Amino acid sequence: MSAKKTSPAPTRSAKKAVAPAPATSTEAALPPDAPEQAAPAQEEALPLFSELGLSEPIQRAIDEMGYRHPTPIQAQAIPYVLMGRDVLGVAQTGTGKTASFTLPMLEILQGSRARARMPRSLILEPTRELALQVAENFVNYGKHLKLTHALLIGGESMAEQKEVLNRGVDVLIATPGRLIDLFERGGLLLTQTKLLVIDEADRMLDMGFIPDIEKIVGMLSPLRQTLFFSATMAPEIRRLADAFLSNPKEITVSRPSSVASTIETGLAIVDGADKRRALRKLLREADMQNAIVFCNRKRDVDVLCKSLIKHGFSAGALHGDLPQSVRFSTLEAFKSGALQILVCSDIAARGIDIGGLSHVFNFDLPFHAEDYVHRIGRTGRAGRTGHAYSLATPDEEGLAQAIEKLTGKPIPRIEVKGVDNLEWSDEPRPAGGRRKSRAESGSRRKSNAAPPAPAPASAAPVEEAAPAPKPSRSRSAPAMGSGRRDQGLLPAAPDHAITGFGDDIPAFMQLPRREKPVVPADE
DNA sequence: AAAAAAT
Repeated sequence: MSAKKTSPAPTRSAKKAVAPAPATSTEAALPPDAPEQAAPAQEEALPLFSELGLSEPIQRAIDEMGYRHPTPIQAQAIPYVLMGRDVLGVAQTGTGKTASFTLPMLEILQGSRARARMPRSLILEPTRELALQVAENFVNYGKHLKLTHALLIGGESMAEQKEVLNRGVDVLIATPGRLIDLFERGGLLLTQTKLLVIDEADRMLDMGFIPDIEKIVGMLSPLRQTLFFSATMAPEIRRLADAFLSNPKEITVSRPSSVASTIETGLAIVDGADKRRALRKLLREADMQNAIVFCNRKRDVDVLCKSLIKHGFSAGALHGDLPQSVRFSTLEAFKSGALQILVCSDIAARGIDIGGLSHVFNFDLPFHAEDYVHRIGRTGRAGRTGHAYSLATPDEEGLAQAIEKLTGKPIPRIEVKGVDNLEWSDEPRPAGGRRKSRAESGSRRKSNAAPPAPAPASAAPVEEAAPAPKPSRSRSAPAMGSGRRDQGLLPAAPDHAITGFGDDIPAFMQLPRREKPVVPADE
């Protein structure tokens, strides 16, 4: 049952009367065209927002946004939150999780007012972008209420945030670092915070935020209501939930598109040096509205984005090293359609909700298979078919296998015209071999024919035991402080010796020269 | 190995 966002809303059921709230029966409830008992069976089964006990100003905001049916997590969680219960929600983004806590929070908070420096509720998010997204949610659903909220995230002026706090806020949305910082400076009191939301707990765990979270929870009154959300329920997460929640109502909703059949996937194996060309080809051939392209590294995000722009694409870059102002405006530009392509790191792999995304491209296969699911889950939403295409180099069979094992589905191979389409190479690569393979891009064997020499395949898994690679590495001078840590970046730079610098070759010159997006006019 | 988050 796809109680997704909402049906366009011409089909109005006759259930409107059930609304328990003082609702002024939300005008426009029954348009003249009311299709009588049309489609009762289906419609009947779906719950309505108006049945959830939200008051008129909130219900009106929901109506105005065109939403009619709550998603499963919303339908299940909202009544319990309103009841004052703790909630443990196992759900990931795309399930409507955010509104499942923002809506009842608005309901609970309306009516009384905040006092200076004492926020009445707190929402913790792992990334700044998610915090912004939640704030947006409050703006949308709270527009007929007089509640205030503040965003407490890094990368932006603290003075301004402090000032808002001083005036008193009902809802504080924060990333952990800045919150603790401000708390320790005395700009904030959490004793009156009676409602806590911990969002994306599993990701907080991945990012090492748990100690911070524990610290923050310790600053709150034990007499609080806590809502805890996580996409998974690993033992570690369970332990946290036990520590933070009391007698929670547990709600689990199935992921919206674990490997949704609504996503068409494909994988091309190409040489690292051909990746950009292959991607451009895919981008041009796709019937694409907008797309996210994921890279594993921030620097590759920059490089790829520049290259795409140079080739005439409308692209912007998003990763954690960019200034917050840029992150924000780029994301907005992409959401608004001003940018067609968003090139990003895994900062955007989870959580970020961008409606109507037609394509996801993995410029690199993610290191962790779960991230593949998160990444491609950005597309194929709301019942539309999404497309997710990935590029891999021949030595990444392991990553692909891990993904296929996790999802239980093979990723169909695709061929990209105009580049060498390779096979998995079964020669086990010695550690460190990868860098090299990039630099010497010139002499690629094409494998349109059979895969290369039938290396002893799995026969020799452990080759040259005890590689003893880095015992002698410039151990000598730990170098004081900064700067020098590039010293041993590359052992001997065999491929492309650089002469004339003695021992002081600047590190950047030792890096394989893959950049120079001077890519000659391809096709 | 990489990314995120406080300065």
